Amino acid sequence: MDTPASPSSRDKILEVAEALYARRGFAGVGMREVAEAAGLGKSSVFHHFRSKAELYLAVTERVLARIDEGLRPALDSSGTAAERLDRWIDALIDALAEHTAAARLLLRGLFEDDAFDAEAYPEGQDAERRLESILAGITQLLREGEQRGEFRRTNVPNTLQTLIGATVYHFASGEFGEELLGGSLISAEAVQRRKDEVKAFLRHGLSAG
Amino acid sequence: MDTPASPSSRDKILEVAEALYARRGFAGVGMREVAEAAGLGKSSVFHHFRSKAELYLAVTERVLARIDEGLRPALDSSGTAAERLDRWIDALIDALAEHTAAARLLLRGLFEDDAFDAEAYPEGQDAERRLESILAGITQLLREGEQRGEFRRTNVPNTLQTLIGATVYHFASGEFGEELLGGSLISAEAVQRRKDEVKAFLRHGLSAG
DNA sequence: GTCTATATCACGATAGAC
DNA sequence: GTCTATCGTGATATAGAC
Repeated sequence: MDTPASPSSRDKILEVAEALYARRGFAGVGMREVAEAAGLGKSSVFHHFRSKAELYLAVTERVLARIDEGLRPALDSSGTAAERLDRWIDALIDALAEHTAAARLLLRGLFEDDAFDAEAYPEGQDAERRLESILAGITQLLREGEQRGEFRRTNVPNTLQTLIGATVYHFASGEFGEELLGGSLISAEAVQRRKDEVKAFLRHGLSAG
Repeated sequence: MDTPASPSSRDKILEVAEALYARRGFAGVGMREVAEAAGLGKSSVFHHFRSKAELYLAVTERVLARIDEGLRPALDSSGTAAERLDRWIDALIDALAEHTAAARLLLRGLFEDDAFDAEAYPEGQDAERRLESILAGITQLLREGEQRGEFRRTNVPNTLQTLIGATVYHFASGEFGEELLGGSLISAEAVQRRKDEVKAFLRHGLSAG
């Protein structure tokens, strides 16, 4: 659990693979490309990861773990459900804006049919468990808000889907999103505006007044 | 512009390729697989489409054209901006629910860096123009609603991103979305609930009362 | 318009030297 | 832990018969 000054080759591979898979997906990136980006030979990558699927799952698990841990403080904080939800959204948007590769990778995980054999790749279950942890946290918060009468009664999974779209999709949208916004998605101002918009939407929707 | 009773081979290829690309993306689907799904030899596919990129762009353009045309009536209808927005959302959700492959393909187009050379593949501009048409329609509607005082003043592109997330992402989310909802995404009831949720969100957000 | 056959290349993965 | 060399396979794409 120590943190070396210069990253190990393994970490370097995970780092460059995250960026590559985020842009073009599992099938779109070859092990040769990962190796070259990491400054290694292809065989060295296979030394650290037995197969391409194992590398992909390791990258995914790392991304989800980072996000999961970044969200925990907001859930564990005190205050009304609405206040905690605001903090949770701030934390999620900060995490996604800081690593837009994570946003894309997460989005891919949510809508692509990965279809990695669960028996052959037990690492996939680690990633799945991380995702479930994230979802369980926010689900509980939304339910609590409803029970306390702070939120209107919604279909919670439907609300969750809306929330994912408003955050994960937004920061995954890359080139298109920047063209639409007419500027950076991740500048300090754009991130702050996005936080404000998402939170305002959750409170008031589009209604005037 | 006629509509033959049995689809031409070209249409058959477009049809099966749409489903395949939606699930596994451009890089994840080979021309051999497309050919087999269409009941043809590989070379026959290359007869109809010069390259894999050309096929992919043709599939994308077809999907966007279908959606664009399905949305036009809602935009051209009469009533307040809020009423037209409700109709637009109904039409979009109907289109996405009817062809979830389109939802996935559209989502891919929005967040993946396609990076098809614009000079080598002028067909890509057709797809881009269709997308711009869709966006221009809804953008104008949102602006009108603001000017009439029906909607609060928002950053319109930000609102658009929220709307895309709430609709396109939702119906693209496939297995994950169904696991989350605990049932079909596209059953009549689920579609109706989604429409209601999205419209309620736009009107009232999460606020109680 | 569809086919068989083929050219060329990149892929994932392994063997084995250092 | 990294490398070169290689295996076997499947990719995109083309040539040319029917």
